[in-house]
Amino acid sequence: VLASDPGRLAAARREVLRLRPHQLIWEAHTPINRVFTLKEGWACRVIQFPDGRRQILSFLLPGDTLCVEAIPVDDYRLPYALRAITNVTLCAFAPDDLSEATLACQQHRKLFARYVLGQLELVQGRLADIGRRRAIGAVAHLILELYERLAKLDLVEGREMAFPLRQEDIADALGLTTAHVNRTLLKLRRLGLIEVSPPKLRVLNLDGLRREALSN
Amino acid sequence: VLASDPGRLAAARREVLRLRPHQLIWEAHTPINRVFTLKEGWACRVIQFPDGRRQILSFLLPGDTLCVEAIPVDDYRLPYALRAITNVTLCAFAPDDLSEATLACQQHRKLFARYVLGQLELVQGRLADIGRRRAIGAVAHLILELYERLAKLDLVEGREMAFPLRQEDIADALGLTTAHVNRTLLKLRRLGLIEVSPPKLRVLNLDGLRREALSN
DNA sequence: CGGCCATTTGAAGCATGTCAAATATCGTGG
DNA sequence: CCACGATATTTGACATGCTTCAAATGGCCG
Repeated sequence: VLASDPGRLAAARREVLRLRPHQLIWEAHTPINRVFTLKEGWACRVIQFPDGRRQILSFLLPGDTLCVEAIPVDDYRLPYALRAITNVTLCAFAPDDLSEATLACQQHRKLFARYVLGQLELVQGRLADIGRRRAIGAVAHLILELYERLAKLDLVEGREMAFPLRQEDIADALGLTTAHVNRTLLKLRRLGLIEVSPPKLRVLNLDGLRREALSN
Repeated sequence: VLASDPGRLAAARREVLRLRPHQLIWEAHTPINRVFTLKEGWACRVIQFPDGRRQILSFLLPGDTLCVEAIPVDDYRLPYALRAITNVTLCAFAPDDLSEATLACQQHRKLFARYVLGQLELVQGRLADIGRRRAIGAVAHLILELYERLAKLDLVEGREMAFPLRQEDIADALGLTTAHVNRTLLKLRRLGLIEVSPPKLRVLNLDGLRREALSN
């Protein structure tokens, strides 16, 4: 999103942050005064329940923007937390600088809106996954989503992509248990659809995977 | 959202629509050229699967805006359909008129953003419902969400509110079957938390309902 | 009154959860 | 470079929440 005007962007940058896997990037329910872009690594937006249960809302890939909410609304409190999945490099910006840079002209405003709507689509797609698909369809669909997002970033080579998610992460994103995610991944491997050699995943049969994602 | 400048709004209004229960307001995947406000009645945003399964993304109550996506993005195709739940009265606007009215000044832009973020929160809350709550917690939570939204609109009297949802609607919102929704509502009634006399619902024990929504 | 639609209820099956233990993997320090 | 501990994956047996399918009941509107 924010890549539309590199010059002005660089001027607005405040700090560069590096975090390790599983570290908290931003706590839930605390006012945000920074916007971040994810330069390297994966992260996620996650709701924590008091008793330890987690629900991952969406995964964030390189180039994604975190805390976009801070741009239009002052002192917005995120209803979720942000966590690193891998090692992560973040660029931090002051929302005010960005709101000038991104909202000043019509064109930037549209880019911004398109980005937010894209994120909304992701979450809604996840809703349909959890609500109306069996475990195997949901897992297949999640892999496809990540595959296609990474392909757009040119991060897929020969149908092989980085896949740093633990089975626990997949479970928390899809409302399953790690045990069942394990069995489901096994089934996808047995079907010859994917091949996992951590931290890489290769899609062996793209159409088959798509079929599995839609069926039942 | 759009209520911030009644005069200009009235000037932008194009048509008033009336629809009956279950009628389609806007088909999925077709470009949108209108923005609507829901004047009377309930509606929902819903994903239809080829095989008949449905996933309701969110419920829309009086005062809500439909197709906000058309304001910043031309020819946006909704990834979901819009359906009336009750009799419905809609006011239609041309996006261009609104983008002037709502995006011209800083203040209106913020209102717009705040509204989109609110909708996003709803969907994300629903995600947590489906993913990490038992049926009873999810149903309790949904009732609470609607109760609180209606209360803000001053549409709750003596803890009684309109409740035009069929059990099938609840099921499609929460990823359950009608049979199980029925048993779950029965359980909530037996617990003395709610009382249903269609199309009304009375909350008998607000704290108890909240406890049920969080527990387990 | 009759037909349609929604709710209610039952019995049986299955997908997924739960709990626990064994195995594999990885990062780290010796 | 190896050994260790911590963490993640894999697997099993069993429990259960939810689904499926079907039929009965109830409410509403023409």
